[in-house]
Amino acid sequence: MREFLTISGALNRVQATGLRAKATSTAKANELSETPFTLISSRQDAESALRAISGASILGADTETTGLDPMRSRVRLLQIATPEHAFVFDLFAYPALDDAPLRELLANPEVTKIFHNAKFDLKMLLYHFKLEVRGVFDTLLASQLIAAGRSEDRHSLAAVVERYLNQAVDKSMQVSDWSGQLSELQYEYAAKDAVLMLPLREAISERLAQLRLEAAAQLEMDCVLPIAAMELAGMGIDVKCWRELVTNLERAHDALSIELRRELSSGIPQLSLFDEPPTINVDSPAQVIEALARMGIKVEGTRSWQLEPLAKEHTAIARLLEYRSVQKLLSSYGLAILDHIHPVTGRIHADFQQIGATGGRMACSKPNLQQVPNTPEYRSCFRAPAGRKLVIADYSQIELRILADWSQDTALVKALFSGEDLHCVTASQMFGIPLDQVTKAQRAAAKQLNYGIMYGLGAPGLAARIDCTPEEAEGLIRKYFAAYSGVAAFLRESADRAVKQRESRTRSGRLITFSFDGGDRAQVAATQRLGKNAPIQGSSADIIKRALVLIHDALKPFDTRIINCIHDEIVIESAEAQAAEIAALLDHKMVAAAREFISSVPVTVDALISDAWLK
DNA sequence: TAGAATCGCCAC
DNA sequence: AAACGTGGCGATTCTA
Repeated sequence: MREFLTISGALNRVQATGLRAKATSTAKANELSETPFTLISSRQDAESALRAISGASILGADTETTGLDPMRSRVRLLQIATPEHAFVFDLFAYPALDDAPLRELLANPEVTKIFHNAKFDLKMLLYHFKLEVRGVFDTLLASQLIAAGRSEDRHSLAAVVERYLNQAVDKSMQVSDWSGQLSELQYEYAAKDAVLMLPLREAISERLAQLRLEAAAQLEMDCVLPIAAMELAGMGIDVKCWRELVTNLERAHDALSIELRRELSSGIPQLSLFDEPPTINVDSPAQVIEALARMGIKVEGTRSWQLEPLAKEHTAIARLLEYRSVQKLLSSYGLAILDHIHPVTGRIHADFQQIGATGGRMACSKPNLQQVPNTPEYRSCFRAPAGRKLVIADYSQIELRILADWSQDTALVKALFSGEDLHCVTASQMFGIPLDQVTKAQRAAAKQLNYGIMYGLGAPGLAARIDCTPEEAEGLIRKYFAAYSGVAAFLRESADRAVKQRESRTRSGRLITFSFDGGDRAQVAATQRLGKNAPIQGSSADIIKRALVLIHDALKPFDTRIINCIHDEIVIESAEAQAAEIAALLDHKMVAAAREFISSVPVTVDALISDAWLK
């Protein structure tokens, strides 16, 4: 067993144990560098290390890996720190993660393991050692929760250590080569990162408690493992199907492009019939505006909502809109997505940012599997492999149900209990007419209001969407709030609170803070809209995250994995024979998750079994 | 010439 | 969109 005393090796261990939150930052810095560590490279080392660790209920933890991709790199070091001592397991020297005691320690939810960005380490440990780490405390997620939407706060380990411990951290070794012979400095660096987690958690936990964020934090910590597993599982894509789709789109794109250039050039005299179409770049809004001006069409911009009203009048504009939609699909969802197919698994392993939006929603990138066009052509390319099925489940109108539960609006609650088409019920309540007399236009208006009202939709916005005058829209909004006066009061209070207290909370207690110039009317109005929307959108995120946790745990006995999560929808891939059982389980767990946050209105989940990602 | 800003649009 | 919220991302255009 190799014993190391870092930097000031002369100091004894009694001194080194003194990791106390109340210590000054300077003292802390010294103490950190004094915590001794032991390199574990044999069975005997591991056994004695486990004896030393086993009494602790909170451990600093970290891993060093030979790369960032779990499927193409290996875990070299596992570092575990108690306040007294750190242990660096060199897994190349001795495979300690094959030993039951260490596995049990990591899997034990009663023993807290503190990581920074635990998703990374959990993926590595899950992939290489089939080990589900529980009892996670993630200082990255905690820091994001505390930031509560302040985008200026950074959350790298260095930034967080600086903020909470007022201490600089050396990350120079992070990208060093962890695959060969390691230097003493590398071991020391590795040990330090784990040791650092302990005081960092103390400082962060104190802050979480001050802000009453413990429950929200627990929800997030529980969610790391399901999300790590989801990323590892990845989503299968039918490459041939996708290529065909892209080829068809390219054909349409090329034809539309030529036609469009011709139509947009009607103001330019063409020298001869055999000339190439003019070299106008139809992807350039500036050039399109110029071309339209030559044709006598004046537009402020070329966004679809600006062009839409003119499309009936001018075929060139209709063509432009058509071209745009194809161009968008091609550029954003073209062959580029195939670059994300993993060479080892043949699947797409997107990157989910657990706290991606200020309200707590997840975000997804590389590629963004939350924005695949919702058309059969696209979605049918995401298919279950042979012998397997996709089980797709989504909440029905979850945000409206949160709004109803939160506001306790009698009419909205009743409408949700009725089980009737909600937009029809809303229309009937707005216009004071029986359900069967609701017209298409009335239902459309009610639908827009149901969807838009909690985002702070105003009369001009509604008018633009349902093709009526702002005055008429104003009247419709009045009718809506007359029918749902509890919703009106709730949203007003939410908006006021956001402006006055500069913060809101979701149902889990997640905090969202607002910074704005109170003297700026536009900024106040924007904050009011956020005050209405953020708690509801964020509570929806609370619910789906809770659902991920319940489902991940419940799925354990099955040959099944969560493969995507799109705000109110969860996609699972399962063995064909189990699909029906899984669908029922999904439904049950998603309802149970929602029940933890909303209890006074029904919650409905639509679950279906399919070969592809199709509804 | 690389990165930032802008425009535009997909998802929920 | 002096505007209904949250994101990611691609092409063009601007900037240092």
